Amino acid sequence: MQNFTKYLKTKANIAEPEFELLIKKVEFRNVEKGEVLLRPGEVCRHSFFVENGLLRSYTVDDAGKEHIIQFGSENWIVSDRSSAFFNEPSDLFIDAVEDTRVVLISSDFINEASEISSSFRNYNQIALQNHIRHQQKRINLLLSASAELRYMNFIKLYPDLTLRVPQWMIASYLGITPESLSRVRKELAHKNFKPN
Amino acid sequence: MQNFTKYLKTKANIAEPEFELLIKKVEFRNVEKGEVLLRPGEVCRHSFFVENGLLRSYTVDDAGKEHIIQFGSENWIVSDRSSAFFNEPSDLFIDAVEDTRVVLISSDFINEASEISSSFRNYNQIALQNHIRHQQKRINLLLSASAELRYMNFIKLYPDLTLRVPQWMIASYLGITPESLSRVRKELAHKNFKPN
DNA sequence: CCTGTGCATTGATGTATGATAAGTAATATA
DNA sequence: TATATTACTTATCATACATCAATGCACAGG
Repeated sequence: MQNFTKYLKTKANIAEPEFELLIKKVEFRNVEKGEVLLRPGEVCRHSFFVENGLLRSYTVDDAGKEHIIQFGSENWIVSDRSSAFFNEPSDLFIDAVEDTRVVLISSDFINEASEISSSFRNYNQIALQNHIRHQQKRINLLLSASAELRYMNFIKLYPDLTLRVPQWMIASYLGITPESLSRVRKELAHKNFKPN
Repeated sequence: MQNFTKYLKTKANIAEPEFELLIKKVEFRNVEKGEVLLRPGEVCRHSFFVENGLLRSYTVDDAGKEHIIQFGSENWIVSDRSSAFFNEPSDLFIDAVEDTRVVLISSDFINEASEISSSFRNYNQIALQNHIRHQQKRINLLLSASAELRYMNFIKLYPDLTLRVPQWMIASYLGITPESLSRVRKELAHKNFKPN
């Protein structure tokens, strides 16, 4: 069974007849590594459910540097929620870190699903709250923790991503340079061989 | 008319009969400057609507340093959403920066209001989405901008808070020390007297 | 009126991380 | 297989910001 099907049936608890109705409203698509799904200035018309593979969203500053806002692997939704919800132009890029199969979810889909199913509405609510919780933790880390601590936290939270994602992207997510991350890793390696 | 009344009637678009029903479910309370409304480890049972005055939420790290997550002045809601929604112990302090009059909003209130009124449900949804947008902008700034830029952004976004809040709290919100903020301000003053 | 307490400023010094540059390793492309 | 690109590391130097300590205010309470 596809991940998206599982998502609707199990997580969002949508029953068979509604499921048949809803599944027609979404579109599946294969995205090649490096392909861009959203650019700054565009309105984010779709949220992307990751069937398999890996997406990321990021900004590019005046100096041309990328700053990664979010990674999304299997079963995650990547989107610019503000842009999609408020119909505003986005500040973000979204592209594929690996070859990825995605499900395109329109705002209409979400609205319809919410009307059809109270458990979908409920699940969507939980997803929003989770997003907020997650962002708040990240803000707190950025305010309070050193590069090393932030990296250790990343490893613990996303052991899978630590392996799949190139280091310079992790650095970008952490708000440091690839060189700094390299140093941090060296430090950590030393510490692990000579504990204390 | 009270701010909270305006909030329900105008913003959330609640009609008179429902309003009468709902207003009974909330509690008003005066909070003295410095009084603590939530501590880490407690579950956040109430969201605090600020009638007038000023609240803040913050964490305290192992070294005893405070890191301000949010300010909330008139018409804002301060809460630990994760804790309140998921019934989990909070990581945050919430206390009053000024003498403050708050409205205590329980999770039950929100659930009931959502059932009674679709426009309240809708407004609540907008509030969540706004929260996410706001946090995302902050994450992006923390990833990409210098202390100076972050401070300029703060001034532009919260000119009122810039005046009401002691500098060391602004520094804490920005993720720098009070000393650094003092220097940033000095720099900016120079630049303004000698443009270019 | 003095005096304590909290906040802002300033200076001296330290340190984590950035910038730049170069080298090596890994991967893709021809 | 050869060659070009991209990723990671290492070294040096530069800098933004932190830390520590001292001083100056303002304002509150005796």
